[in-house]
Amino acid sequence: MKEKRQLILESAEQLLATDGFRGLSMQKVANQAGVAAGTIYRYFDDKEALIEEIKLNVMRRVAFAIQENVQDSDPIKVRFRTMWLNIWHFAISEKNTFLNRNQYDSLPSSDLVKFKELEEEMFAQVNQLFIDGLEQGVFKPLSVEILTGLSLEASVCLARKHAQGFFTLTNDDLDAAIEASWDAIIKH
Amino acid sequence: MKEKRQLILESAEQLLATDGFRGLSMQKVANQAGVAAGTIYRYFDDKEALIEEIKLNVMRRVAFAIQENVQDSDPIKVRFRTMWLNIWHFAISEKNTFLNRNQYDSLPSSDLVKFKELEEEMFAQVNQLFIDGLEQGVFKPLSVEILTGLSLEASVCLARKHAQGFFTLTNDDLDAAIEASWDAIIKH
Amino acid sequence: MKEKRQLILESAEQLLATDGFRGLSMQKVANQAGVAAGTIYRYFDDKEALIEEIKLNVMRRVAFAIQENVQDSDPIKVRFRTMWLNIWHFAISEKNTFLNRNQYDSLPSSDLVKFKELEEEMFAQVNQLFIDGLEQGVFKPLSVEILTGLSLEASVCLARKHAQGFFTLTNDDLDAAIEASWDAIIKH
Amino acid sequence: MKEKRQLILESAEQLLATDGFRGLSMQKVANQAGVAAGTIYRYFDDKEALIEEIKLNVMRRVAFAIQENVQDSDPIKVRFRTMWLNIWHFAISEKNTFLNRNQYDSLPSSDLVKFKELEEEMFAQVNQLFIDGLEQGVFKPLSVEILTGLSLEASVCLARKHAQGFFTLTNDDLDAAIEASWDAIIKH
DNA sequence: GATGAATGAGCCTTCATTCAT
DNA sequence: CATGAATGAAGGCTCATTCAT
Repeated sequence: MKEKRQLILESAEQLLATDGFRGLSMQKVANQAGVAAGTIYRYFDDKEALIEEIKLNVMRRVAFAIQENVQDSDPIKVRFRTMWLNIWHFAISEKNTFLNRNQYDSLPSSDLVKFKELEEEMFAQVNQLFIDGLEQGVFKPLSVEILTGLSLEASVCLARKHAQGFFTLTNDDLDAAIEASWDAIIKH
Repeated sequence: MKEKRQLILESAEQLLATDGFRGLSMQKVANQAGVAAGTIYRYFDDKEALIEEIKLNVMRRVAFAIQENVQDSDPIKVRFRTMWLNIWHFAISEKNTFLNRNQYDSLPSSDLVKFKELEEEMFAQVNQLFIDGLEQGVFKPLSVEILTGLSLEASVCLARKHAQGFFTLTNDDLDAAIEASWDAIIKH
Repeated sequence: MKEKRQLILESAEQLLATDGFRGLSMQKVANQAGVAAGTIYRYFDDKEALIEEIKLNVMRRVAFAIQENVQDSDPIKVRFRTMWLNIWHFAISEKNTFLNRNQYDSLPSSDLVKFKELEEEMFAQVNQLFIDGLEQGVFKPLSVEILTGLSLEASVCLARKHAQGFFTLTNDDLDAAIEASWDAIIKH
Repeated sequence: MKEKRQLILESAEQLLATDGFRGLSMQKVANQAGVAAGTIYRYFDDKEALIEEIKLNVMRRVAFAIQENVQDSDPIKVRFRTMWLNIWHFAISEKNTFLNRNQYDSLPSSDLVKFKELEEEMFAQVNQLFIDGLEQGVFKPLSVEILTGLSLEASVCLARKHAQGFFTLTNDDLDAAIEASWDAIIKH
């Protein structure tokens, strides 16, 4: 039954988002999913494997959310803006998942190389954006990773603080912030 | 005896940096500090209180490191550059502490308001930098929090990825990245 | 289907010989036998019943091995020698089964009386050997059980230590040991 | 408190003798000893360490029992007879421990070499008996291990079967059995 | 008959916390 | 004040057994 695996995965993810990693016990996951503890082990080798899978699941959802409505044929700036806002809205709509992202990052991946490949594949459109910008001479001559860190990751930072309730942004602020991120990476 | 409290705190922090949260047991802390397990409870209500205090301790060290050699009388750009590099070097020299920062962040603060006040106090020079920049009309008219998020937090993002070994930066890259962060917040 | 029962039995015995008792799970037995876990319960009440049956199976094999090539018409000493060596060679060729025998022995038999009857039946030729020896006045006037314990069981003891690698015997040693066992039970 | 360690050890040994290895859970040991489960781990690294210690404990007791009242200055035959009877009586007085001895043997020793050295040390008088017998030309020219296997181990075999209730021996039988064991190893 | 997913009691072990000394 | 032995709940995981299909 494919459903049960999915059920467990979702329950675990939900618990993770709610209680953080410390609060994630296999027993709780089982209760939340409405299955017996032992059942989890039919679908996942151990806790680590379960978490690894959640990590991938979340990454997949994040990738999908960020790149939603982004066309590679759109102008660079449009794509940039769309992604920036996608991040922002995702941070709000899936606040808990988003805030726990840090925790996922700190988790050791069993296969780091494969993981990075997956990441690159999932965020292909993000990479494409920066590649196009570099080719068109719009962006500063830096590596894609650095450019991402300077612009979109800034969006993530702001979104997190926003989600944590440290401050709020008006729509104008939001526009200005997007513009500022853009300024960071374009040539002047 | 004030020393013993400090001793416990330092031992705990060291263990945290080395082994992460999973490796932090009260027994280990006690051993490391050379005191009995029960003694910890004379100085800290419980594990959570201990961790909270570590969090503050680390924040204090981070604040000190970031603002080292920063003179409020220096030109804005100089101060900005110094702080940016301070962050970068701290990330390298205290790699483990730095990477575990994520984990601290995810911890719920018992008193969020008090925490924010402390933060503001500790990072006074950082705030001052942005206030001065705003007053002199150098920066975009955005709140200090947003400006920080767009510039210095970007430094943190890059530094983390660097520390994680995701990529390396040449000195030229570093200069360019600082310049880019600067571009994000200044008027054009 | 009679085959399936046998299949399960053999798989279980094999696993037992290989991995010992700790490694014997119903799931593994099922896998090894190529049947579903539930199927085992069609043929055996529970794990205990399965093990009991294995015990019998092994006993049967041991009995067969020990009495192989033994003719009741052979002289007593020849029979004795043949059995002694049969034990020795069985211990070597089925080392794991043999060493695990201890573990079988410690298991409580559900029906001790029936068990003893079976044993007597299986080892009829062994008994016959001692009965003949007693009748012919060759052996000391002791019960068959005692005579067995003093002679052939000694063979088992030596064989076990040999199989465990505690020491090795030359062919001369072997002959001498057989002679010694014989000395134990004959009149002098 | 040294007592508690001993208490746990004794409780565990008792459970082992009563229920066998399958029935030995740390929880049961704790209950039997009247301590909390966690307490066991103050005194023993893990279950394996506990069992290893029990094994040694039992071996020590067995060694003591077998060699009780044996004087190296006594004539060989006297010593032999004393040991033979010591084994017999031990088998009766500590029936459960004795019957479970097999199980101890099947346990993997963490340090086999050290274990064998200990064994040799503990059973020094047994070895001495055979060494003296060999020197005096009383015994067949075989290794000490083989001689033991042929004589005293036979005692163990008989004692086990007796303890298991397979048969009973009269005093005359006992004497005859001792004589038979002796016959096995002496020159004729 | 056969399946194998599901169960849940039980296993070993860890660890925050307490309290008699 | 300090100790550290003791606690026992909770954790991850296994596995004999059941039962709907």
